[in-house]
Amino acid sequence: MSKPATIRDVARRAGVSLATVSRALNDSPLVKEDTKRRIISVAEELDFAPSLSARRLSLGKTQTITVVVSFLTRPQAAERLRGIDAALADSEFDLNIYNVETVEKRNQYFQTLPLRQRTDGLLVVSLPPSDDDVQRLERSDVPIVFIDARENTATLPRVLGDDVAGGALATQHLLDLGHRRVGFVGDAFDNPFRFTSSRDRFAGYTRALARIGIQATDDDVSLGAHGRYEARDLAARMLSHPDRPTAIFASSDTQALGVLAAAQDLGLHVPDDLSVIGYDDIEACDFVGLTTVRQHLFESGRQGAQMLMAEIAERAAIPPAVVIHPEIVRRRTTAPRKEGRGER
Amino acid sequence: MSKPATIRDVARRAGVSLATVSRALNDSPLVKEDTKRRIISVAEELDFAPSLSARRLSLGKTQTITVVVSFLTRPQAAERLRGIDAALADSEFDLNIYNVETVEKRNQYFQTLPLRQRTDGLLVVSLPPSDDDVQRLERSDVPIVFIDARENTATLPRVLGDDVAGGALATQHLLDLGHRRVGFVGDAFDNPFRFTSSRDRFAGYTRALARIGIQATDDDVSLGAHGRYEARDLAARMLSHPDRPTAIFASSDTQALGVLAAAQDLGLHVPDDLSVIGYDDIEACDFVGLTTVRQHLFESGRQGAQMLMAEIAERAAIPPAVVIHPEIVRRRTTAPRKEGRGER
DNA sequence: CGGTTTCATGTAAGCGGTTACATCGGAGGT
DNA sequence: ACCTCCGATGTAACCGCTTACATGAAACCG
Repeated sequence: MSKPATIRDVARRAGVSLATVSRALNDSPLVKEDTKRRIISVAEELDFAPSLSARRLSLGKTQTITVVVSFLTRPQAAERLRGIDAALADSEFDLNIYNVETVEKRNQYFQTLPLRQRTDGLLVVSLPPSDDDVQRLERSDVPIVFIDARENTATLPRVLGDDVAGGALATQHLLDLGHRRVGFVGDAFDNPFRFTSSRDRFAGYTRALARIGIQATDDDVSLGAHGRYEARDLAARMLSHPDRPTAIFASSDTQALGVLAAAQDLGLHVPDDLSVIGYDDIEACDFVGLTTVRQHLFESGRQGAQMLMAEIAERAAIPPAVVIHPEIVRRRTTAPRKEGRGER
Repeated sequence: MSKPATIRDVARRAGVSLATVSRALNDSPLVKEDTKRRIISVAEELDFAPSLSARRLSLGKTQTITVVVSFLTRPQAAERLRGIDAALADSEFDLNIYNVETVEKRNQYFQTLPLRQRTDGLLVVSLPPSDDDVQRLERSDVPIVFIDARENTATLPRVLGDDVAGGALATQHLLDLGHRRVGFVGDAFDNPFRFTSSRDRFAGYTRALARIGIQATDDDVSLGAHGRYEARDLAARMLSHPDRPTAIFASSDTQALGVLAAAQDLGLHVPDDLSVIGYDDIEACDFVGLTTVRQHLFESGRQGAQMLMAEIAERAAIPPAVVIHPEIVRRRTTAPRKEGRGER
């Protein structure tokens, strides 16, 4: 295998000029059908493939979309990525990925990535920008779309799930089943990444309760670091109280799984003694039978990517925003409240 | 925001030549410390960032590594990707991702992606190439590493888990617990993607049985399409037999979860009535308590990426091959065989 | 039949970097 | 004081493609 053939080699071999080859390969109407065919056959003969770098330099586009995603391995992230990939698969764009698992990495990427020279557009998944970042982004002219990042992104194009509505939905589901003492297990409100979903879902929770005149007590709300084991501990404390809730809304499925573990530890039967609902509809829900709130993850990725491509094609005056509505997926961990259980 | 600054602008403003700026920015020792500092400060002032396309064209490298991965959303894939990302994070390489969920896509990518003009190296995850692909790859000079693809890759650099050993390990674990009737639930051996892991794990299974003079009967082996529900049905059939196995080895965790569901449906208690072991150690194992065989997924991704970078730096004469050894992760779905249960 | 279009193709100037080679001022040697 | 050599910088070619503009031949027109 010698050096790869260039457009020059093709030109020479086909007995035409450089420019004609370029035009022929880009299917320009300026080239006679005849020569076009001849050039193409020569190109194949030589195993010619255009250099992307050269093409990009000349075109002044990178033909690349960069995705910055937090915690690639969380099931939500992977599913969103799939949506993005699907939207980009038949486009001219390549997909560049950066994974973020620390705040430092996030900052590093926010500083170095949003450059016209690097990418045609940026898709940021589940990572709210800092104030500084926003300023820089607004000054720079790189098209950008945020997916699942509410904080600080109001002036920027974004795709969001309606976490408040979802939280209300989940809580309402429990209320509809007759529960009146509903616990909440969620993330600590301030976290290094400034994720707000747990806070928003909590807002939905209080709103749903307020609608029927209930006010959540401190005893029924516990917050901590994200994670299954952390949630199990939080739930265990809440549930060992004699005057315990008969239902718990966990602000993520991961946490709901922790709640289920706590219930099991305490000998509580789900859903008879305790109803549990989660959020996200990750794959595990299906085999545990966890009732949850589904976000349309694939869809959010797909739409985000499409918005971005539209923005690259023509900058919109008003940053578009799309809200994706959540829905309840009912499985086996929620049931009508039984008299005489829980609340004495 | 006007046009981004080029190296020329920096040169003009700093009162030096183009070349000096380039050298200064690449930290060449040829430039006096003084001027270097001056140039760098001017560059910052102008918000200068080099055009990657130009740099790449000039250097004749793409500084890009392409990953083709099958079923991005499977937990194994995401975890391997994380390993790859980790290895690449501090390198000069960008990470390009292509997701494959159909055989057509696979073929398309295998034809268009392995081009020097597109990428410096290719990492293929869980996708065995066809004979034609192999030929093409061997003729082309694109560095490539296969991860988790045994079929057809013997002459190419690759990272493999030892599925035969893993299958034997899992089976041996069950035998050690006293089980003598051990069922196997796995993928149909021929599938459009030519995945071989299930077949290899099965080979380990028969080998372990053979070692103590047991021969697997057809009744104890059922194969079908990959998936939890499919596995549940397969297991249900196997388990409703009066003369049923007391333990089942499923060739993936996903399928093991299906086996667990079948056991539950039939009122069999795990692990008292039935031991179950899976393969992969996906996240769900932890909260279901599934005993399984761990593959070092992150590690396989990391090592694959490192091999690839080494190969890009200097082509090796002999294609390197790394085998990653699996290990048992014991949880709550396997237990010593109880007398009087199962096998009458 | 000369002049104007039109169509197909060629010529050459970028795109924004890197780098081999040329240049030049001054330090070091004798 | 002259030559050599070296370190710092400049000049210009090149990477492989796109495309504005130039060119030339054929087609069209009165």
